[in-house]
Amino acid sequence: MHLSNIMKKTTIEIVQDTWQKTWKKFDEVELTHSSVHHLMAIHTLIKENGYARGIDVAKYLDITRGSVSITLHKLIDKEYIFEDDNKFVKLTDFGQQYVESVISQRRTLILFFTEILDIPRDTAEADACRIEHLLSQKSGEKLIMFMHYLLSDSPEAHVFRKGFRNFNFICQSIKNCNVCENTCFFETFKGFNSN
Amino acid sequence: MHLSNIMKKTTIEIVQDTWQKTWKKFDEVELTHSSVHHLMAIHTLIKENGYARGIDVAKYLDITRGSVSITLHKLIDKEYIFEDDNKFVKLTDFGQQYVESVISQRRTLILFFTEILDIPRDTAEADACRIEHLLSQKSGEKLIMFMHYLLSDSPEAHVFRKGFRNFNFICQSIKNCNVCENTCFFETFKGFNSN
DNA sequence: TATATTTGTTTAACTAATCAAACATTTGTA
DNA sequence: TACAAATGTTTGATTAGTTAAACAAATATA
Repeated sequence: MHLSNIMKKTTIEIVQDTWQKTWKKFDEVELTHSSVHHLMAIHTLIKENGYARGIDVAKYLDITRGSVSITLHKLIDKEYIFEDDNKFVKLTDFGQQYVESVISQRRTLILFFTEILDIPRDTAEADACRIEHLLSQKSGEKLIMFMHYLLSDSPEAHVFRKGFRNFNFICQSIKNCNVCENTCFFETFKGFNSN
Repeated sequence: MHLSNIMKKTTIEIVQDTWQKTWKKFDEVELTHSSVHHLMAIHTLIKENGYARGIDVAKYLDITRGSVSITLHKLIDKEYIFEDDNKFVKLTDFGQQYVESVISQRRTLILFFTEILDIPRDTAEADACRIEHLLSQKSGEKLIMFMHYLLSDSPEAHVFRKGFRNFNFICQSIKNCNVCENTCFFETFKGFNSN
């Protein structure tokens, strides 16, 4: 099974067709990047200090109190957090579950980037940070499953990992490559998203 | 090598430390989600029709001409596209290279989701659409490399893939699991991002 | 050519996320 | 208790992406 063979059934046309219809769904994610990080900040602060107030979140995320105030009220409305008797914010059960799912995804992605793809830690973390909350439930679940297998002690995983470390891809023919279109990815993909 | 062993050196604390400093870099990506899709639309339209005008992009993306007008002028300023003598837009060499890199990433991600993780095609495409332009150059390159190996005919890849199809992860102990914090991911991660 | 249609641009308005600064309230301390 | 400091909220501004609608210019057609 080569990439090129698989791609015969998943042609460019099919891909672009759904692409066209799907692209607007980007902002239909449950929570925005910003909201997710407010939630993660609250989680971390409570774990570290035992409590989280607006000012703590603001300092943690390095944004203003005013900005935090607005976002926290949105998160309260959506029932991810609530204010206790002392006006300190706490995660609801729902919010706690959400946070734990993001943490799991994040850890899994960082592991994949660092341990498998051998990406520097800071780059891996920046990448994980951008996509941690964007995976569907199903893909997130399966990715974690995959990582458990990929990093397991099973002989096939061991042999596979070793094989990848020694693997050196050389493009045989751009004609038969269904990842690249006109020019080889490994020759042109330089200088973009270089963070 | 188990997940839990690896995570001993990549503790929660380290992760959260960089997380805190990194989260704002999200919007420092080269182009926004919207701009990337304007660019992809131009690429597709030119390939399909031989040309692309504002109205064509607007119809393709299902947004107004006004909105497209503004975005195209930004892309012209950034030298991803230019207007020819007939005021039709074309990709610059730079823009073309960028588009091809995104296409490669997109295809690779869809392949990974559908062929390896066995995610339904529409979910896989929505996931790919959200993250295709968010991977760093290094991670994107390495991911494509990894996929070439993972889907190759080499015996170790073959055995590995077969092994994963039969792999059924069961959480042994939440204490030793460094993916999950308090409750097992596979028991709680339900109902989020369910698109 | 003259008019109608299409295409592109601009403007006013909206949502989301942010800042700065004013304001209000709570908390701490002298 | 009274004042000062800390914290939280609101307001007015900015940027990005969008819509709708007015306007301008190019193109097509009668």
